[in-house]
Parts: sequence; structure tokens; C-alpha cells
Amino acid sequence: MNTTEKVVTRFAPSPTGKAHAGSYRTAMYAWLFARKHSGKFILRIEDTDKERNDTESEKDIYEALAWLGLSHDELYIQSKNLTRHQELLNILIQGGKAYISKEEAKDGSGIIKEIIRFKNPNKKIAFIDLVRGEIETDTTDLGDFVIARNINEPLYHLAVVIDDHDEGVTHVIRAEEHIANTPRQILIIEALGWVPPAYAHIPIVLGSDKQKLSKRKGALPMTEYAKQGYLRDAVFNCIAMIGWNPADPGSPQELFTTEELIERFDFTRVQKSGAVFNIEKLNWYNREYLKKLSFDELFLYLDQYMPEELKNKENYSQMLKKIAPILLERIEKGTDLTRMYTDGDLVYFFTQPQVDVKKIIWKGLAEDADKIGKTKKHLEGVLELITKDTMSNTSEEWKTILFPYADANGRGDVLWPTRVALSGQEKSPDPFVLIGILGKEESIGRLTHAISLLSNEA
RNA sequence: GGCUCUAUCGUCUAACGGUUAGGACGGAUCCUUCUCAAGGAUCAAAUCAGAGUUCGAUUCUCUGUAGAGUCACCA
Repeated sequence: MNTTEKVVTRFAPSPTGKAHAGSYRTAMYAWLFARKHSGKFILRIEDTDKERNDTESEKDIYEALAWLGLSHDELYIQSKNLTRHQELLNILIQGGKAYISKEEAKDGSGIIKEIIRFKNPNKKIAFIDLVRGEIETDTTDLGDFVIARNINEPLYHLAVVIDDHDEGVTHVIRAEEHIANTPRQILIIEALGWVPPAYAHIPIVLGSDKQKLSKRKGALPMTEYAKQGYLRDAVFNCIAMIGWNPADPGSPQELFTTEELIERFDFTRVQKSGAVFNIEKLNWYNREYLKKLSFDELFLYLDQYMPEELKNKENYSQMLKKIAPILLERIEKGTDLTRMYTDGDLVYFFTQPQVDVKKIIWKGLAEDADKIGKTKKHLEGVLELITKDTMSNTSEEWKTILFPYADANGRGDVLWPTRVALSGQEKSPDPFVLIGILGKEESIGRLTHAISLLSNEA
């Protein structure tokens, strides 16, 4: 490529639905390439299909791009260039490169319309693709393809070619599905007397069925990942690395900052074949980035996804601060908190839980004739130690106080009922952590309550 | 079907023509443990097939096979 020429790339989505990871990965590559070469990144909304456009999709594009940090230097709305498209369409017709054809409308109405066809010179077209090398096609198979619905309504192939040229796009970076469109676009470019830009066709992102990712098959819109609590950096890192490896040869590095990705971007290391998008890997990335958050950032993050029902509790903020570290261990993304909430894994931190007496008794004592008496005795032992102690505060401190007792009397026999008395759950963090979080007073209350339940039972 | 493209563990990928084909995700096992989560350790798992070039092929060539994309008066 010409080094004196400033690089201009573009992302040209049509606002006909919310775009998913595949589209945005292409946008990322165009952006990375432009940033790497200190060039321009253009956003062009291709809205020439009035029937299918909707403003919600357009808003979604801006939202996703802003979230990902794919800042554009210029914004174009394709439909606003209509006059220019018409002008060049007329030039093509006058120059004999295109012609008006009277044909029956394809919608089955039987109406005869005047559509514009490109006069195909039927030649071979070859171009260099930055990802896969030279691609040659015989355009004879294409026939005289349609470039405008009528003299006033140019279609995609004409419009992109004109806009890319007028906007000074040097590198057309787009999805592989456009590979088949490229020869006919080059034909139009040549008819207009212009020089084609460089092309890079990025392989398709596939779903788990190995087919092109599509909304119909459940691919989530990019904006949905933001809503679910995936971190921008995690998504950016993960999506960028589907089909591209920025690591040094042999390096196991998987985590890259956006700056590193810009610096390392290179089409020669972009894979030629399609790649399956794996949500498990994204989840892993998200956890990695979650772990990098500062405590304050983590707090703010969790706060966004905590159920409203808990936000009303008076001890909400204090408690969230205390449980933030254990929440971090248990979630992959923000919305996992709502799942935890419905599973009952969150409430007991904020309010005293309902305790099922049967759950208090450890399975190890199930066959014991005096299981209730023994369990009660153990809880009383724990209760006494806690009540007596005036020094302990943290989980570690409580552990040094209580563990010897548990060890001496049977860990399961003691720790299980203690934990269930405190949480009401069969699965939870260990009792020392729980006491550390709930505090001495609350723990005593819950233990006392459990003991009274056992007394009623006996 | 025509055209275009692609081919390394289940998935994402690494490997100047020379490696016991490496890493990560996911999985399994074990350790830690009252349960869960996290953590630690270990293991299983791939060069699509067949020819050719070469002392030597995951790597280069050809053929086959498989898969993908595309064949609109959508973009």
C-alpha cells in the first residue's frame, strides 16, 4: 500500500436490525487498522432500503459503537448522498455503461417498470485481498446486473462504490460475504473511471452450528452483552481474537489492552477460515477482567445488577461492600446476580432466612438416634464461643476461635448446622466467612433461632 | 447446482520444511473441604484423505473429500 496515502477505513452497516458480534468484529478490525496507521475511521449508515430501515436499529449501532469505543472520525448517512448517486447514474447511462430496461416488476404485480442495468463488459476481474491474496472471477456469469430500481433510486452496489470513492476510503474492510460482490463493484468503479481501493474480507463469525451467526439463530445483539454485564474490555479483547491472533509467535498471551491490539493489528495474521464464537470463552474473559477491577469499580459494577428488592434494605451498601469479594468468585457477568437472587443465594446476607429444621442436621448424622440433640448441642457450643469472644471480627479470626471446636466435635457435625443456621441454604460460603460478614450480633440471633427450632422439634 | 473461498484437539489458536505438534476455553480426575464457589495439580483430546516434491511435509504442489459464503428490483 502507498505509505504517503492516509488510511481511511469505514464501517457501513445498514440499519435493518440490531447487529451482532460478527458485524462489530469487522468494525473493530477497520477501526484498529485505521488507528494503527493514524488514519480515519468512517461510519456510514447505509439506509438506501427505505422499506427495511428503522431508527431503532440505527440507534443501536451508535450505542454499540460508543460502548465498544469505536470512535468514528466522520459520519455519513447514505440516503443524503442521493443526488450524487443519481448524477453518476446518469453519467453511466449517458456514457453507455448502463441502460434503462423495461421489465415486469418482480413483486408479482405485473407492472412494467424501468429499471437500470449495468452493461457488463464480461471480463475477468482480479483483485488482491489483504486476507486471502489474489481472487479472480469471470464476471460473465453476473450478467447485466441491476444497479438502480429506477432512475431515482440507486441500489447498494452503485451507492457503496460512489460513497467509498467520495469519502476517500482507501481500505474496504468488510465481511467475507461481500467477496462475491467485489467483482461487480470493481466493474462499476472502472466504468466510472476510478481506481479500486484495497480490500480485506474478514472471515465470517459462526454460531455453534458452524453457520453464519444470525439473529434468527439466537445470536445476541452487541448491545445485549453490555446489558448483561459483560465488560467492554472483555468483549473487545475476546471478539477481536476470534479469527485473529495478536500474540507473538509462541506466546501464550491472551489478554490484550486496546492499545496493544491497535499496535499489533495486521491482516496477515487474520485467519482465512470462519471461526465459531464461543460464549464460554467470553465468560472466561469477563471473569478475568472482573478480577482486574478495583474494589470501588467492583462495587459500582455489582450495584448495577443487584436486585431492586435488596437495594431497599437499610444495610444494603455496607453489606454489598462486605460480600463483593465472594460475589466476584461466583459470577461470570452482572445478570448472574439475578439468578443468584432467585436461587436464594443473596437474600440471607440482608435478612434472616427461613430455616428448614431438616436441613440443619448434617447428612453424617442422619442415622443417629439423637441427631437433633447432638446438633443442638453443637450449635450451643458454637453460640457460646461466639458470645464469649470479644476480640474477633474477621473471618480468619472467627476461624481460629471456632475451628478447634469443630475439629474436636466433628467438622461436619458442627460446621454444617452452623452454616445452615446462618444462611438457610445447603450451599453457601463457609460459616467463618458468614459470621465475619453478618457480624457477631446477627450471627448470635440466627444461631439462637436455629436452636429454638431444634428445641421445638425435640 | 454454478461461482468464490477454506481445512491443526469439541472450540479459539501456535509451530524459519526438522518440536514428544505448544497454549487457552470447555471437559475429566485428584488435592483442598461441612456444602458451594474460588484455588492448586494431573490427564484426555488435533494436523481431512490419497498421491507427489524433499534426506525430511502440519507447512509446498496436485487430486479427492468435507465445510462455508454467494448466486435479489437487500445491504
